[in-house]
Amino acid sequence: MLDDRKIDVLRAIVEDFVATNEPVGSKALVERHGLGVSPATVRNDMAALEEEGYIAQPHTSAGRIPTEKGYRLFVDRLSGVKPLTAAERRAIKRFLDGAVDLDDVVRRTVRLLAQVTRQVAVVQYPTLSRATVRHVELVPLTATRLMLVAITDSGRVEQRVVELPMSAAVDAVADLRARLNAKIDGKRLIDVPDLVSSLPDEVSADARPLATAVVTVVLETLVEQPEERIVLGGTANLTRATSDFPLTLRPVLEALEEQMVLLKLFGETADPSGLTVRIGPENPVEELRTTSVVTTSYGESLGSLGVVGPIRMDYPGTMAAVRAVARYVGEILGT
Amino acid sequence: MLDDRKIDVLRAIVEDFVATNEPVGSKALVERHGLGVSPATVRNDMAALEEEGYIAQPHTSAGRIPTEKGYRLFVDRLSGVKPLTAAERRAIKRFLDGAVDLDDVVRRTVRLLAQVTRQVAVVQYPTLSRATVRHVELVPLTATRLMLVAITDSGRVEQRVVELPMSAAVDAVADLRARLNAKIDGKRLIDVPDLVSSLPDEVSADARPLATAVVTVVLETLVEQPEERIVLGGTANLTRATSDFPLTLRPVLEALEEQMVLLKLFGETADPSGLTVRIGPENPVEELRTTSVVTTSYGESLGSLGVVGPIRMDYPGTMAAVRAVARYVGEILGT
DNA sequence: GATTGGCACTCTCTTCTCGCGAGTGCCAGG
DNA sequence: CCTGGCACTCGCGAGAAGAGAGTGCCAATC
Repeated sequence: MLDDRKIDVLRAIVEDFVATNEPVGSKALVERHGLGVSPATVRNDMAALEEEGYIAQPHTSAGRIPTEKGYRLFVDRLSGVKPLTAAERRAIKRFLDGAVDLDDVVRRTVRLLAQVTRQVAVVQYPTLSRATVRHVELVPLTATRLMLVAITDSGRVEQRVVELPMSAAVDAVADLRARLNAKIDGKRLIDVPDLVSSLPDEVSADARPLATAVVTVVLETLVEQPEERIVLGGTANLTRATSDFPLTLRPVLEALEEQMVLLKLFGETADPSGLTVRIGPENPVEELRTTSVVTTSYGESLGSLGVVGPIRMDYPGTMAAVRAVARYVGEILGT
Repeated sequence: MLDDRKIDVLRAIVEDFVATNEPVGSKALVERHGLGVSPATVRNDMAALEEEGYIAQPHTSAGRIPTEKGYRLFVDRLSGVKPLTAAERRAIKRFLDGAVDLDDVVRRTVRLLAQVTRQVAVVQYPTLSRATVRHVELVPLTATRLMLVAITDSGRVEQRVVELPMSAAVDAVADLRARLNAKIDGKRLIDVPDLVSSLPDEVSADARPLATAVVTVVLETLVEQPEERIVLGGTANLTRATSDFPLTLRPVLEALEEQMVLLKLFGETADPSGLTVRIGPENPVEELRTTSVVTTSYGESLGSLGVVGPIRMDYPGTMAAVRAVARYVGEILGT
């Protein structure tokens, strides 16, 4: 049904349309790509492709544009993502190597990804779930308030204020801190609940309310609410995309400001090649049905990152960039 | 030169234009506002106002729109910002009271401000400069890497990885940690440099490289680079503003993604009333000359917050909202 | 002297028409 | 199965014309 040449034609249509943003006709196709056949032949192929739903024409007498199905086939048949140039690789490395801490790594990654792909970049903080606890600190703020600071080996620091039911003695806090660290230092986050649940029973009766309050917050902070932070950048690139603006741009921007929506983007990032490409309506998020999303995970399933762009997107280039950035970020955070 | 009625006319023009986004003519003016005079009279006044540069007409035969100078006069002559309704106040309070930690306060504030003003909200983290150190922690990550965590009384937590020139013994680190806390715990950040500079000399020779490295990073983290973090939200509201889009929207979005630019926005937020209003070209940032910015500080000069919106902005409403939010944030963080 | 009604004038914006051109579908011949 | 030719379809941009909103100015009025 779809011989090789038809695939070639589809590929050519996608490439041209992505480059020019204009419906592409049979004549222009044979000129710009060395197809070695006449326009009429291409027209026949295009009719077949349209029949199958891979391309469509906006008006009766205009060129063809790819449909979502067409993009999907294009992406699936992609021999391989085109590698970045050496210069690009160096730039990525140089850009990320300057980071001083985790926040900085994430910030730089977002920026880099947005610049390289010229699209909206989305980067998730390394997840806590497979991290181990490096240290827990309790700092008295006032008589009835503590600050809990938890450091994980992924370089992430979580902080939280603990409101106490009663004022606590300094040495009681110190004691609790020591016990807490003895129990969970070096342990995996998943195991924390089991380890700390018995803690209130092990301290003296008058320190029990304190211990209970702290344990509650520890669980909230580290386990119950692993609060996957996600950072966004390059929204200015959205203006680059389409032409019929205000209507389509607003809902996308609004959706991207929702943490929940961003989380969904990384929902099931499980793909053999490691790259997930969601084209238009394939998208899990209603409001982003007008966009395409390319994501991947980095590190040993530490977290995910990706970009959001127009359906009419340079998929090979974007996929290469996302993969390359993810690789470097994984290296840096894996150290 | 400008009698009371002319001022009234200007006010009416500004209000109508802000509401409709269309040039306002003499007839519509007398209808919508009870001016008690005829359109012809208003026309005379408008001619005078135009002569003085407060209003202009886009084309020869259209209504008038305010100039920047007109907006400026309008804002300056504002009797007072119109108070929020009780419901709005309650909403603000309810929204902010649920915050669990500093990050959360800031996030909620941005969101709230964006929603209430329907514009782009900008919130600066509480500055470190007048904070005091609450606690400093050193956590070994590997043999040659430490994580430095500094907690201040403003609820802010700074973290930074310290690369050591050599591997450090655990007890050397513990010793250093104790010395460090003894020196700067409870002290003001401004005083930290003096307090820690002598520290490397006080430890044993073999711990000196360690101490030097740590002290360097402490200074970087807390003093040299007080890295004023700024959070942004509600960019989707930008699409609400103008009509000639892609051209004007892009540079603004790009500018807003620059931390440096945002910092400049809060440059000299010193105004008797506490509210700074920068209209169009008054703006210190080149790229934001097409916008107006309303900022104020919160808390006892803890930080600043504000919104960025179109020059054609509901100034009274925006000013009221910014002030109200700043007040509540100040209260919360001041506790 | 300020205010008002009247009136001619100026533009912009919308709608309409119309030709151009790009691109197609189909057919007959290689 | 490919190719050249040809009639056909529409979207798009350029003018043209009409409508409407608003102005500026002048003479009359309070």
